[in-house]
Amino acid sequence: MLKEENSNSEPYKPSDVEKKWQDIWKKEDIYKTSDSVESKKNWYALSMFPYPSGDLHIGHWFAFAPADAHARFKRLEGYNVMHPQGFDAFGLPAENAAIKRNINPKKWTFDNIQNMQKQFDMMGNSYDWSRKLVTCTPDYYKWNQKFFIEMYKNKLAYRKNGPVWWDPVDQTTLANEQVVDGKSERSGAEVIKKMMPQWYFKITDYAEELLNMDDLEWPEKIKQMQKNWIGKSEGGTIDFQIEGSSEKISTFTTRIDTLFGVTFLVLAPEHPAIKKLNLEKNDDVKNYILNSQKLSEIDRTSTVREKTGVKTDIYCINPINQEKIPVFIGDYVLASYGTGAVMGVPAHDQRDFIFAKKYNLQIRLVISPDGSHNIELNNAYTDNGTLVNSGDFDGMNNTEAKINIANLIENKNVGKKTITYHIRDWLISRQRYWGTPIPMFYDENDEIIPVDEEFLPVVLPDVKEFMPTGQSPLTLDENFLYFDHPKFGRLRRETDTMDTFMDSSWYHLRFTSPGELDSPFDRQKVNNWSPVDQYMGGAEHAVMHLLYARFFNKVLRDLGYLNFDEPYKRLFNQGVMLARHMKISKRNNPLNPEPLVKQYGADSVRAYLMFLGPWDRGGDWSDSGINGVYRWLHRIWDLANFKYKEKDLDKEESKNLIQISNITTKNVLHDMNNFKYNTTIASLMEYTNFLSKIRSNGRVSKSDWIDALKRLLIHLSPICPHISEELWEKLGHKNSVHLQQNPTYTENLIEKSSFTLIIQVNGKLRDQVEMQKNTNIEEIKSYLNQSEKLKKYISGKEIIKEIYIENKLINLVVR
RNA sequence: GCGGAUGUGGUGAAAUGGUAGACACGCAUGCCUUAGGAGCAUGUGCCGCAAGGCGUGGGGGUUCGACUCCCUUCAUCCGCACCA
Repeated sequence: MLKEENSNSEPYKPSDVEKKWQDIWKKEDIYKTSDSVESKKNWYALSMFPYPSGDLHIGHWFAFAPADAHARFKRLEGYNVMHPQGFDAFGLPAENAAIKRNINPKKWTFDNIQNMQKQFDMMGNSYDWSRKLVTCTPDYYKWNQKFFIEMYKNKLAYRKNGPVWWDPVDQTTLANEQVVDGKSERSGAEVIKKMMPQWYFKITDYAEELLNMDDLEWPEKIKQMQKNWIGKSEGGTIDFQIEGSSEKISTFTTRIDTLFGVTFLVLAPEHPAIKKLNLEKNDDVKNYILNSQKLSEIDRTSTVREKTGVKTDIYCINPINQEKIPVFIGDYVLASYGTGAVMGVPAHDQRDFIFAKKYNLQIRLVISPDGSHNIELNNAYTDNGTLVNSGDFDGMNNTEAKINIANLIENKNVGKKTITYHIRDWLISRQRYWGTPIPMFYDENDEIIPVDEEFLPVVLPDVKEFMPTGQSPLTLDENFLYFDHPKFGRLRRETDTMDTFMDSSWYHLRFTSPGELDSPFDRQKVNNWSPVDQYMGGAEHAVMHLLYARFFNKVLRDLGYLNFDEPYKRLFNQGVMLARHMKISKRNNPLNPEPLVKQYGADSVRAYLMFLGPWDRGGDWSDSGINGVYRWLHRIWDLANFKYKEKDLDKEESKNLIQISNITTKNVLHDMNNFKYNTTIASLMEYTNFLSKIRSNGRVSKSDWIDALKRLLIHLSPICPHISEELWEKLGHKNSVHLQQNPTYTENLIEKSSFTLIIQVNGKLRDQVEMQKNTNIEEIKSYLNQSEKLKKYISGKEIIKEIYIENKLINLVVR
């Protein structure tokens, strides 16, 4: 290498460079964001804030470094960018550390936060730490409590005794969203059903609005997952009179058109009619119900399990044709969905079909594919068709029949059109310590009294005993437990704490005015910054955090806090970075970036993570290629330190340089805007390679050379903030590279005067030649005629067709 | 079972229906050395000495031309899962 020309340049030592600039950025506070800047638009770039588990692992780097590059890029585009960071600091690990190692959860959490903040800075991220928030501070969770009370007063928070999911390992209840495949999303333990009084948020009130995601620029996958989770289905409820009783059984169906085909009813084992009508006096029924209670939820909801049931002593009357039909109890019917009872239409529902076969029940065809009345069915026929065996409706197509039969039963007052949703209300209470205390009192009659606003926050007391007992540890704290209320006297406090998803449902709002003491946020500022322009984080939050946050936004809007409908306008999901084919996590599979940072520097680690592949793909971690980006940064270092000397100025070379510069910028701007960091870096590498090639020739003017370096460094700066800043300074700039604007490109400087003509024979490449643009076809043909390469493919053959795409290719079709 | 995504060299990966494999890793050969991040040069999809042929999971199709569009099938991953 040309070291002699590269006089007095220091070798690239990432650790020195990175430390130097991290200190300067901190001192000069260059990432501090004003609420507004004259002539700049605001851009709110937000990463899902982390749980303070102690150390940032490679998975964190993969989530946060590219997100930071996005924020930095938006600054270069001229936006006033807010890129805040905080800590989702309530939650079980702190408590478990307390139990296992006898460490105070608060201390554990804050030590971790301190450590992680330091590590974030070592990553070189451009966070405005003046906006930092920590959800376990009373300043923050006071507002959880305030919102909770307002929701209670508006009937959006309520307490109800009912069946709940219980995690036997973490010893707490869970929300539906936190149960995956019958297991706790957090602990992995198989959950069980318990009856307990718990607090809920009425997310079901917003089910319909939450379905509307038309204006969200989110990955379709996430939208689909939310839609599936909300699970809207339109149909009708139909009341079946019980024979010899005044009671009715309501069933929900989406196939009201099959009403004439009902040959039995099935009730969930928990259906209230069972107790009411004392059906358990029949021993078979009694035993069946007992058995179904013994089954775990996983078994009970397994789709491969055989459908079982037991016949009861009662019959119902089908309101449309007055037929008498038997009533069964079957544990494949879920009490929690619809009405907890289904009408059995074996001819047109596969589950009912199997059930009917097993119990020898009548299978009556009412929707016919071809209008014929008697078809031997081997399976349920679930497609559309013509009604048969359906009285006055015979001959009608079933879509039409749906409407007509629904109208008929509404008119006869034996049922109505209904919409059912899969989503359940959000169970918010947890029987654990490290969370926001639910701000409610109970009087001696167990009547609920919300904590008065003047007594907020209800501060989480320091306790000594955290062992999970199934009851909140707060129950053990007498001082906490009782409160002498000036008006109501001695009251007992609610001791459950809130689900930590409460904290993350509105933290993005708090970032806009984190210092507010008298309100959760400054309304003008929050409306000014919101919604978040670009939200970035993992897809694992699709139906938890992301759904809750949308719900919460709508609640706060309806309570008058906000004037917009959605919290996160754009969402990008990074892929999952695996290590040894397993998800990286502090608990199970840590992967420490520190040795890499030490050896190669944070810039190389950042660039490597972004170069690996598309950000939304993820993949299995391997550091085998990190040397490549490291070498690249060295080449850039050498380039910028190179003492450039003009020698034989050459117009063509200048033109080339300008063209390549413009192409590079065009690619970079496009790819950065689409989170395609890998191809951005590839373009910058090509640019670097080109500059390396021409640097000794001295054929371009010094000012063109310097311009090219500046362009390179600005483009590099979002990805590798430290080395670009250092070299920017070495080029003699006093202002930070991170306060610059993106270079521009001009389309007509990109255009070449020549092009490579692709010559194909029968669609296969056989020759190519450099041509001036817009060369006329005669000239091209004369080339074709004398081309040696083509001869053997066309001589003696008939050219039956020529496809000519100007300035691109010619394809000769020969026979 | 349903829904979605993905499938390209030894590896990570690129490619508005128009040169498949950009950019890197790795490897090979050579040069140079102030042993550093070494650097530089050349080569590197597969088969073949070559000419040439074959190549984007498999099979069909549309097209002058398909990684790209359509059908079908397989594999992997991710969601959901008795939703009535």
